[in-house]
Amino acid sequence: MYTDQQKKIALFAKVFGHPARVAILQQLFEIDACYCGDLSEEIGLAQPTISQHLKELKSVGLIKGTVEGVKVCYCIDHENWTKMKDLMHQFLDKDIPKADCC
Amino acid sequence: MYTDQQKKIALFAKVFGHPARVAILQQLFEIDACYCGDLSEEIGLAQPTISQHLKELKSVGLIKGTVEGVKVCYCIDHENWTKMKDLMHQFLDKDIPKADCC
DNA sequence: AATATTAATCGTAATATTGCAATTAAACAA
DNA sequence: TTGTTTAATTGCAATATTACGATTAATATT
Repeated sequence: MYTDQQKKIALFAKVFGHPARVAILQQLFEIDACYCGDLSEEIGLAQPTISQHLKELKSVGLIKGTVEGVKVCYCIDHENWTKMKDLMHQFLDKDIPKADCC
Repeated sequence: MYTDQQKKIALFAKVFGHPARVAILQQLFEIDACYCGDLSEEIGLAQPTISQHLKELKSVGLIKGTVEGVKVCYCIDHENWTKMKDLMHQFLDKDIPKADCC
């Protein structure tokens, strides 16, 4: 029904389709690594809600989490982030600006 | 709760978060302009379903439609597409690849 | 005027998403 | 061992999304 590329683009875009997940990623850009509890406080959503969003980000490979004692340290998976970025650029930068037809 | 930028990014991303809408946009890149019925046939979804997806794409300003007799011609709104692209690049290209922290 | 064509809208069923309270699990500290 | 801290999981309610058949609206054709 759809190409693999279309499905992949949609999958990543869907993950970015909620402001909480955008906020989480931007926070991880800023401070490089972060604990779930800190994100919960920073963003203003309950801990289980943040945990759920982190799970989704992890499921598409954009972040990883490492257990550090009682906490879990989350950060961007740079390798996968780059791959995702290439894919999104392929899609976003495809169009050649022309006069609008209608 | 969220910044305007975060909300805008999420809004656009959400629209890209379904393969049918990705397919519609790619089709509009290819053939520059298209009718609803042609998209329905090309993509393989019922006409009302395509019409609904077109409505969503139009509601965020990424496409426009002009009535041409009994048909409606759809195409990319290049001005808004460029603006959206800038916003998405701001977000996607923000990260500076470092050693993964965890 | 009557018919045909195309797209939008309506109504509805099935499914997915979101958010949180309550609980559980895991690791540490006393 | 007992308590403490942090994050994951569960269960559930509210809402949103998706798809499509049926219908309506608008324009063109005969």
